Amino acid sequence: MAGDDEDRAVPAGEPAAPAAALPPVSSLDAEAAEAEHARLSDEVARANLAYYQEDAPFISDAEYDACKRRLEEIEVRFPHLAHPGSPTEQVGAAADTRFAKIPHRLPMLSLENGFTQGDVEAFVQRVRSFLNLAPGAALEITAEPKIDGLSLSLRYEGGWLVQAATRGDGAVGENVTANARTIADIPGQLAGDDWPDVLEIRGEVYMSHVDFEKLNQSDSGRVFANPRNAAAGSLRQLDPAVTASRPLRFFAYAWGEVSAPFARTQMEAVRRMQDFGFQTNPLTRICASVQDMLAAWAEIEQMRATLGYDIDGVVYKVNDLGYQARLGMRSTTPRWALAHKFPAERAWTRLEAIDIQVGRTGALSPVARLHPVTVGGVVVSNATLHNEDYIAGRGADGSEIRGGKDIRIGDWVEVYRAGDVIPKVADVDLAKRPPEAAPYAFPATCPECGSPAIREEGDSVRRCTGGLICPAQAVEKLRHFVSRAAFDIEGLGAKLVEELFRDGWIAEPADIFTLEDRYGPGQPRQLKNREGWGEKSAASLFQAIEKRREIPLARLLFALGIRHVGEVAAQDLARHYGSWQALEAALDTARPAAIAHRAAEEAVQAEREAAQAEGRRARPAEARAAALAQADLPADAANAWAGLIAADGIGPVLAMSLSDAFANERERAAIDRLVAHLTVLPPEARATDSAITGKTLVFTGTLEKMTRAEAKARAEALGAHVAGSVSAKTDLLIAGPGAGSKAKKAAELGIKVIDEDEWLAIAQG
DNA sequence: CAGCCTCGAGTTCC
DNA sequence: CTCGAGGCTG
Repeated sequence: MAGDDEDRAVPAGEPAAPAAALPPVSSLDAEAAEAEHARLSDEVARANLAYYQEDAPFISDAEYDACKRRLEEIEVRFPHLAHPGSPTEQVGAAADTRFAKIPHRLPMLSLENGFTQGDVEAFVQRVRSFLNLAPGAALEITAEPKIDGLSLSLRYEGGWLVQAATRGDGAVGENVTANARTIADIPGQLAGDDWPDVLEIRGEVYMSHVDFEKLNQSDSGRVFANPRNAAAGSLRQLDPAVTASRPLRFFAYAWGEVSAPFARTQMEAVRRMQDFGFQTNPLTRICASVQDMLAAWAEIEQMRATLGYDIDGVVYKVNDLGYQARLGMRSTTPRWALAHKFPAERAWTRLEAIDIQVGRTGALSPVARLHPVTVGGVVVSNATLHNEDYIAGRGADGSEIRGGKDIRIGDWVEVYRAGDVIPKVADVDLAKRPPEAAPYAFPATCPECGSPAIREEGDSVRRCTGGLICPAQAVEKLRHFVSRAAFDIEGLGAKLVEELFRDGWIAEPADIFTLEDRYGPGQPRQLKNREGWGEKSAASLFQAIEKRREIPLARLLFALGIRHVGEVAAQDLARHYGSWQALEAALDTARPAAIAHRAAEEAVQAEREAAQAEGRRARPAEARAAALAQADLPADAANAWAGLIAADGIGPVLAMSLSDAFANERERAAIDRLVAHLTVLPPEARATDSAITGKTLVFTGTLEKMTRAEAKARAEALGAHVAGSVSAKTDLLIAGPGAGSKAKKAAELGIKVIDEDEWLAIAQG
């Protein structure tokens, strides 16, 4: 599953018979076919078992696919061999359905990462200013080692373990209850009797170094790359007996849903978790200052080698749980915690080639092909090179990257895994540079379609201008279209759309919804006859596509893959307009305004250049106003544009990009063809019910009991929009002392105004 | 207008 | 996960 960074160990083993050496299927007689069918079925079944249960595949994916294809061919020619138990009938590899999905009642968070002393100082400062603490006021922060394992959420009801779920993507995890029950550190029943009736304990499953070595030396023939992979592989076993035989351990450090509070501070919570019968990390401590935190970090790093288990940093948390609640969440991380990572491991290797990939928006991304090298327990053979400037070692403004050293093919380069995941090139050894190595010439044309690749002013990436003509862009757009946050059609993943695109079955999103008409029952060419497909799998894909003809507006908008319109902007737009028709109409009406605004921006640019040439001060605002006046916009266009910009989170750049997409003939036609097949669902109303849900709020003046940031976060949690200035759309103004023009304007517009105490009453509710 | 925060886009491992 | 850039705030 994507997002799951569990790796599988590949043991030495007897390889599958090479498919190439086999005679053509057409030459087989019935007897030989049956024998081979049986052999291949067995092979595939064994491979499945190894892959899914043992976490130790003995054949490569390619070999596995070859086996399955060969089986298909045989079954096409000798249909009597196809039976319900045949591996070919078990379509789409059961990878995602091995464990039941469990939605987390409270999301399992990830943490913000920091690497430097400055990051730690900034974290503490941010917390202090958010809470509006006086400079001298005490602020306790806990520090604990960050265990390098995999996180697990354990749900207890009435003191009994009822469910264990992996983190998954943070919102939905996998049910591994049976396996969790076999781990000695995880109590099946809580100790004592003083626990909340519902209690979700969260922590880290890990394996100690000693146990890891023992496991790898056992005669199972399986070799795991590192303890983390071993722990992950052991926990995700179909057979709990296998998990039970693996020496897994567990540290508790956090919690999810709780029916009643059980502590007032983080440290107290840790002690309570011990009372409940959990192991907690003995190095956890309280810090009173940034100096304390850095000292704790340094001390824990010193102990790293002798701890006996892997850690990759130190986690800091605001100790007071009341403060934690006030600080709340950003989009994916809590404001009250920071993971202070240890420096990443590095390794030197040779850069063998530089390839250029073309993305969905046409961005040309250079990728380093490296001589394989082990970095932090993982073999790395590719690394990102970001962009043209990164390779050149110098930014557009002349600033130096890596001390100005450029990267050349043939160079010795130092590689590390940023955030322990993405391989990056950190340095170049000029002393080892081959004399014939030349500076890398970044292509000026798209390597996929040959169109010019242009770098716009102020942009760091070069983009292919081919648009939908470029096959790379077209296929990346399709992959995006079927991605999880977009249409998410079951059984139609990135790999399959790519294949269907290559074969000319799907050229654009609309084609997905006519797939059955063109390749379904009764057609000359049919999906069920494709390699690896059958009657059942084809029918279920068509059914999954049918289901997605009804699509929420936000998903549709995101799926279109318009530059700058991501998941959040799509949500904002959907909520702002409420329907596809309203959005489409607004964009069409606003088009002249978009054109005028672009012209105005160009006029501003020209004015800046002219001013510089003439040595006078630029007057951008006047140039813009003049250009707009000259355009003589119809009022409805100006209004529609203003309405678009007024949407929360939508600025001129995004609005322009959206407008361009809808005005581009080719793109618009493709969108219209798609939407003709769909029923677009309006955005759901927010579930929260509070006096301010769905309302637009403006804060002004000084807030004395809460900071601005805190008030905004709280209001948004209650389903309100927080705007910066008062307009006709404003529903409520919260005015503290010193409120000025905004309060006056609100009064003119007849908008309700409340003071901070009234606001606090709402915020608490 | 500058600085902060969040979002979008691209990428690696398999 | 990170970088760059867009949008908002002060």
